[in-house]
Amino acid sequence: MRQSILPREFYFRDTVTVARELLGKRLVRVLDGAVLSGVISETEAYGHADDPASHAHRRRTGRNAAMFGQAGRAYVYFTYGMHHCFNVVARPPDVAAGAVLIRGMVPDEGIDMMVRNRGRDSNISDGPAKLAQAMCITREQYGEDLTTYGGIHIEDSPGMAAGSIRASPRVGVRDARPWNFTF
DNA sequence: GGCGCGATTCCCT
DNA sequence: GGGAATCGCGCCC
Repeated sequence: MRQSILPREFYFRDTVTVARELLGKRLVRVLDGAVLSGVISETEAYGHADDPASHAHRRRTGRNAAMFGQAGRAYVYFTYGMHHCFNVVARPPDVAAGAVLIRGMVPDEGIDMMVRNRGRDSNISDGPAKLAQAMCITREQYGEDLTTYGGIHIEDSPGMAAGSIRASPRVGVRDARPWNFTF
């Protein structure tokens, strides 16, 4: 039985809070009626002008426009000439931009299809680009609404107790803020 | 209009 | 632990 989809209000809050609360939630991809899903295990928060590591640190551009858009939509970027990374737009109403990078999940439904998408049977969703590849997320999902059923959405779950969440410095950026979350 | 590099991954030593 | 793959974007000339 499917759980309820997280509503837009969930994402219209402080980006770091949303990053913490996404741990344990279920990321679901519906492809031609098939369901792929996994439990989110690693997230990272990215802010606006005060966050030099964020794509939205400087002005709004064609690439980062989604980070300035409606909370609860997808921000997908292409990097290193070959990888896609999937983010959820999350920000309080008084902050212009923000997003949560989904860096890892524990695969559950549709594992066979994820294995085919990845071309290997281990380490299929334990990194941002691996997860995007396993879930068939590309530029085509840029700006997609995550609060409706039929493409990508995130389902509610009890989430993680605050005491079991570990905060670490974000991966691959020169900034000491402990905005990487795992459990 | 050109140049440098990245919120990464994989494979080899 | 180190280097290659590979290209769109952002910034500067």
